[in-house]
Amino acid sequence: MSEKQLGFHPEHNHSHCIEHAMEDARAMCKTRGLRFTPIRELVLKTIWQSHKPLGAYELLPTLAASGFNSAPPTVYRALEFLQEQGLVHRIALLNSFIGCPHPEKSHQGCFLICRECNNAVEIETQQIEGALETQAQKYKFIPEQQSIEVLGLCPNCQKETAE
Amino acid sequence: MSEKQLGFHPEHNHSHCIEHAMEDARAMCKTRGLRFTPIRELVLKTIWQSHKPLGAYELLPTLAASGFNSAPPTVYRALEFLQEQGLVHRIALLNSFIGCPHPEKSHQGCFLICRECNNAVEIETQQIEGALETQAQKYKFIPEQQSIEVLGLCPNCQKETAE
DNA sequence: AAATATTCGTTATAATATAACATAAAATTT
DNA sequence: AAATTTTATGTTATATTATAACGAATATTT
Repeated sequence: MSEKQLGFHPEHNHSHCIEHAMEDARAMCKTRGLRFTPIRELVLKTIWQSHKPLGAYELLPTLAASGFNSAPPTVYRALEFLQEQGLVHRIALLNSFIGCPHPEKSHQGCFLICRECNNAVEIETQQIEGALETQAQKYKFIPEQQSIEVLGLCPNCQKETAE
Repeated sequence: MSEKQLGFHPEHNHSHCIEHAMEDARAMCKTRGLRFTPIRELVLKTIWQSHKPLGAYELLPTLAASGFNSAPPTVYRALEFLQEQGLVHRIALLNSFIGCPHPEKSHQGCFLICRECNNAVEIETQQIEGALETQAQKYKFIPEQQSIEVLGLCPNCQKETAE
């Protein structure tokens, strides 16, 4: 498996990070008294196996291969559950879904997404959220949910484009 | 016409702001040597007549009413043109489009969108962009296009929800 | 075990967006 | 001005993304 472009970090140990994410999810569901069913587990794992955001329909073959029903509602239900629990984020610009690296604390993601290779990384949002908060107050607007997505070129694809 | 919730600003003179936006667009196209065709003009005007983001399919009846072809490609082409010229922004979270109040300087929008009444306002982004820039550099990522959208409750709908 | 709530299977369809090609209109070149 | 080229539009078909609705199955609670 090529790990070259995962999260813009060539060196990162991906199978380890998947295992970690799955353990986290399992534990969290237990704590919250929720069911981490086989379908939900498989969907989350499939999403984690790619650092690229995956579309809902891209998940269907995996479900089918494991003998589950693979009609759209199945995967959308799993995705809805995972989003509610903060285990995955939806990338609105790409109509796709990506695993959240730190689902413990409730938050909205903020993503850098490469327009070439589609890899995406979730970044820190403290300053950004602060700035947004200030603006919101100015308009007496109560923020509830935010979507911050930046398309551009990741380090790997900058090199390739330059060649 | 109820102007109560436009842009969260009850007092604002909407018909004036539409006229202004249309003049701007006409002038800009002239400067750039581009054609501000009847379809493009009608689409932009229709979008401006609502401060709520409009979906592509919501624009079709207006086109039909004016005797134009009203198949989806017609409106998507116009929207593509208007977006390229910075005259409208696409709101990814809502799959919809809204007029840009200051298309002169090239920029990406940043929106506060009410989940109740759907009104949206475009806000200042200087601080936010600064914060994003800092993060991007950390990842050696070159930002090209950004989408910053905040869902929540506007001042008007806060009152109504409280009642 | 019965009752209840939750999840899943299944069919159908809604909502959003684009491909592909023909026609027409405008701008440019000759 | 006619011919050529470019740009915009008309038209048909279809791809992509997402949800509604309802019944069956499974798990949880009583």
